[in-house]
Amino acid sequence: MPRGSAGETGQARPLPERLLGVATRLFAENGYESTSVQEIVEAAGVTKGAMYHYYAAKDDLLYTIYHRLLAVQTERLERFAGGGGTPEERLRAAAVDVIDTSFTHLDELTVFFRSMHLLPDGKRKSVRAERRRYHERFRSLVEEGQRAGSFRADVPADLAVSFFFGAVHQITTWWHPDGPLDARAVGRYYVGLFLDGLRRGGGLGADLDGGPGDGGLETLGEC
Amino acid sequence: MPRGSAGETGQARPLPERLLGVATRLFAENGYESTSVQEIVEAAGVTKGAMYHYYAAKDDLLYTIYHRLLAVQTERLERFAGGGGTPEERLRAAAVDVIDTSFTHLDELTVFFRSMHLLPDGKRKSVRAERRRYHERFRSLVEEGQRAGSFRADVPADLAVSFFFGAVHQITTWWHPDGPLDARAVGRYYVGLFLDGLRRGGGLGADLDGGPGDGGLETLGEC
Amino acid sequence: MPRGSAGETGQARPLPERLLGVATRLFAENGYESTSVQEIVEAAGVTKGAMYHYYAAKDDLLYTIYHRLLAVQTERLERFAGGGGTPEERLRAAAVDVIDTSFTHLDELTVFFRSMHLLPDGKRKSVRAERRRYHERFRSLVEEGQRAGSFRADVPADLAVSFFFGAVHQITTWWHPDGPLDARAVGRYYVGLFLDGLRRGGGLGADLDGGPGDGGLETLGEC
Amino acid sequence: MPRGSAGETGQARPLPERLLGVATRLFAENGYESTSVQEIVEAAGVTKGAMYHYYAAKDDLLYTIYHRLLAVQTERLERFAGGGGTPEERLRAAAVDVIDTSFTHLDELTVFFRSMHLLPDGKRKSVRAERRRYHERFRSLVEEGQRAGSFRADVPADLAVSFFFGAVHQITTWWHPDGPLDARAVGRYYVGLFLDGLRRGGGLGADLDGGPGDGGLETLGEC
DNA sequence: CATGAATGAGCCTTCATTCAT
DNA sequence: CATGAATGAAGGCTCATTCAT
Repeated sequence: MPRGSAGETGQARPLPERLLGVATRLFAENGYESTSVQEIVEAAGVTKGAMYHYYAAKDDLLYTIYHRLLAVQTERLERFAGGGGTPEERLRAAAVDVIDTSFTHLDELTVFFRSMHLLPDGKRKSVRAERRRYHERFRSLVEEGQRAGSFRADVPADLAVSFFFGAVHQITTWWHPDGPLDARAVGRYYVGLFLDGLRRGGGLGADLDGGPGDGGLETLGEC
Repeated sequence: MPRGSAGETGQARPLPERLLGVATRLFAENGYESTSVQEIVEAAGVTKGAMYHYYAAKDDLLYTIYHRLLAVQTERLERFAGGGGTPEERLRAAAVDVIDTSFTHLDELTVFFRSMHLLPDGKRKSVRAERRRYHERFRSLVEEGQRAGSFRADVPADLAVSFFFGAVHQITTWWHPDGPLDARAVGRYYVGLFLDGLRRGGGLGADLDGGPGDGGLETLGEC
Repeated sequence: MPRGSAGETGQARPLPERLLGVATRLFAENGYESTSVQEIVEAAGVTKGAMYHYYAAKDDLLYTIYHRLLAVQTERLERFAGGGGTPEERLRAAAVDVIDTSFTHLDELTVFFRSMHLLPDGKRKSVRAERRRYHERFRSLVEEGQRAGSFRADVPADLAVSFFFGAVHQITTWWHPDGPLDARAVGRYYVGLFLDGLRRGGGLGADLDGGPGDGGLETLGEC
Repeated sequence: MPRGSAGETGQARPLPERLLGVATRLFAENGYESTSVQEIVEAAGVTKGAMYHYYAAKDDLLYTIYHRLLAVQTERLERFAGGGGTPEERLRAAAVDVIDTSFTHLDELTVFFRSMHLLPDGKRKSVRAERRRYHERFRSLVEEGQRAGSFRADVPADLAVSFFFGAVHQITTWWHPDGPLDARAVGRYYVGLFLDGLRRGGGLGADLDGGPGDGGLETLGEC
């Protein structure tokens, strides 16, 4: 039986994919630094040499995980953002999809927010740039809605997006498939809370008058 | 000059405190796994032996960081939750304070969500239990408001809390003191978005009818 | 020059063997606890990583030393015990061989009785079990002779074996190749003293009458 | 309550004695190198400073254990060797006493043969010299018997003593108070086996003729 | 006499990565 | 393409001992 095509695990995915899948799971379970290359290749049924043939370094696996996740999310966001309907309808669809995607990529998301800081500088910058583009595309949807008058304009769009994304990205820290709420329910509640909070006429309360204007978020921080 | 009271760094705090402060900063900057005990003790101006005199292991520093942060937050929450005023007023005050505290403990928070999974089992369970108690105290505030009719009852209080906490806890991934928004502004916006989303009459949209009832979240997951 | 086959020391044995030999000598000379892994690998002309490639831990070297010694002794005992001749002849041959083997494995024996207690529980139990089987095989030879009437029956066979093995195993504490007695001489004298003491008709003396009967030794203790 | 006189353990022995007793037990149980000074002082209910007040170093405890044991044994041997009766009677009495003493100082003996090599050079030489004197005194008893014609002369007295002492000193590796043989029984059997092996007329067998003469053992080895 | 904070040297072990085969 | 032996650089931790109090 040829190595790299099926292997002891019986999976038919090509070796690079299999390694990535195994690594994602192990990183999510035990942490990036607590997972040795040895464990990864053993779980994939190959040897180290095989892994280094496809990935130049351990952090290449990490980078690839991030890169793919962001590519998937960006591609889907484009589709929903560019679809038909009112800005609110499109934002809702996009927001629902963000959560859906998050639930189907929980491991990737877990690894993302736990271990991004472990990437070497170059790769970390690259990931951050991708993530910013994604953030900005989502923000532009909110801005559209604000201009159209569907959403309150007294909250910086940037901030609203960070607020929503923050809530979504932390799902990995508390949600569990055996819990009382299934993924779809969480998604609908979260989108509801977000959009209602954003709806015009909310009014943040008197003490918010004179809050800072719509200053764009220049930096997304260090991740 | 007495050892352990000031040392080369000129700080007057006792050594255990100084080590904790130094470790918190380094963990936040470079990650727990990428920070060696050697770096910590060098930054504190002592030797390894001195550190191990006070902390039995490197992860004891991590645990202490978490434990103290949670103790501070719990103590403050009790104060705000038990104060006077309507449930909404108390929830608002508590929420504002959560964000305030988060901003003054950004490093601790950063370390918390990045590295909690690196704690050994026993300590992780202990931290998780403390965190759950904190979550539940906050949730009970929301439930009070729901019973009083100020907040929508069609969203599980547990979920609303997770939503808000998620957004807040992710602040460390994007906020930067040099950015356009100062801490207070972020706090007011976030609290506004949260409370408006929670306000009665929002209506999550037609597709939410028949969503899961007000089932409490039994588990808070693995963190 | 291929790595691992000869190395700087010029020896042609494979690395695992070379490491074991070096470790045995150093453990015997300086003690297990006083010998660092660094010293072992330096003496073998490799780096630590190379050693840990073959031995999972320092105590694996210790265990392997014991295990091999016992395997050699057991195998030889089987041969002598199962040979032809009267029980006394076979016991004599076996006893002579025990001493011969001890002299050709003095370092191993030295390490054995000094450091067995440093093995982790599992490994120590395993070694002890092997040693007990060896003891019992030897004991059955003595019992054969007792039944045949060649040996006195008023001494428990177990005890006689412990007596002889004790004397032999302590050789490492006083014998030195430069001393006045060569290995063969010691062997013949020891075997003579043992067999004459065991011979029928000795009589342990009046005060031994009424001593405990032939109760077998149930346990061999902790080693 | 004054420290050092009774302490938390309630014993009335002076502190130096208590420390020695605790150390002996711990060394026998866990090994010298695996027992930390911290454990010793904790078990004795004092602090490190107190211990270093009485013992200059950890190996001073070890040395003292050996020194005392040898002093006790030497003193007793003098008494029995210098008593009345035939050489055989005196040797028997001395041999019985050696075993008695060994059984009442099992821990000391265990530590002795496991850890003597860990003493620094000077102390080790000193202990070895004491031990040699003891050996020689015992040997002279055997030689007396040989000259008197009670013991065979075809075995070097030195070797016979090493043989007997070897058997006795290994008792710690197999004897256990819960085993089927009590201490007295072991003693009588051992002395019987030894003296019968030594008795005139044994005859080591034809193959021993021409064995080495009565060359004295020059060195007692490294221990 | 006794304390206990601090030192400093060293120990065992891990692990990403390389490279001859 | 793939192997796996070997490297080399750290890393966390232990511990006997000292010394100011």
